[in-house]
Amino acid sequence: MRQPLTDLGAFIRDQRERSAMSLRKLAETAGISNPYLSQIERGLRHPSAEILKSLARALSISAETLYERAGLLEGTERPTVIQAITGDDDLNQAQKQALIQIYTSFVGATQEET
Amino acid sequence: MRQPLTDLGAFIRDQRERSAMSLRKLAETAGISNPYLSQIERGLRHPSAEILKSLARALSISAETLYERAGLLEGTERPTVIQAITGDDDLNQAQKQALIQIYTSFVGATQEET
DNA sequence: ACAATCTGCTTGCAAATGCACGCAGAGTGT
DNA sequence: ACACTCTGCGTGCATTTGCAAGCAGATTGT
Repeated sequence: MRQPLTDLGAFIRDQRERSAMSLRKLAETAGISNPYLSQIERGLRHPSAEILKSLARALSISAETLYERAGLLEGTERPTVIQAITGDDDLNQAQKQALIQIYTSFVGATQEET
Repeated sequence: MRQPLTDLGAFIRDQRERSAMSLRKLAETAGISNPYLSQIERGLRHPSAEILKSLARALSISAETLYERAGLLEGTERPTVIQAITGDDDLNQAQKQALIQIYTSFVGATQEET
């Protein structure tokens, strides 16, 4: 009895479209076949962790994110980008402000989620 | 061609014996069959992430540990800023690359490859 | 000695993964 | 109109996962 993988496929498709990649392109970059990716995005198949890892790399998101989405990992608090920047000892104050400004301009001011 | 799962099975067996559990007992608590666990411990099978998660629970270790052992997750050795960026769902691929490039130019970092 | 019960392992077998091949629709260009 | 290319999806098949049933050795009790 597998759990319905609620929205894993939809999430992957969303990430793919956000990157403006075609299904075939993502499949090729991830090294999987395009019919299989199609089935994954529609929730018809239950991709293995290896496939998820490849997809995560191709989508430039962390494997943790996909595993959590697939219910294979509990939600572990990952440091947000801003937290990581402010806590980085190799950056001076001006550099931190610059990075944060760029980041917030990318994602917009509000970043509430789940 | 799958990678030989170097020592995943040996690691699991080690953890099990450290807990003084029999193979059958661990299999039962993890909710998998004992022949299959036997094959996993000897490296003959390539357990799915779901099985690994169940085993991690039964062994009272984190799923991350087993996933890393199985080569499904990178160790957390990357700089946290890059990790946070790549794990951010609100950024597309181009934005991530831009941010990472800026960050690495700031810290003059070594860009490690996969 | 014999049975009972543990240990882990071997063996087919149903079900799922993941893929090669092919199909129809939507542009785009000539 | 026609060819060409790209989009995503349907289908049949080799390979693998994961399990039910059973096997041989070790330990224990009676």
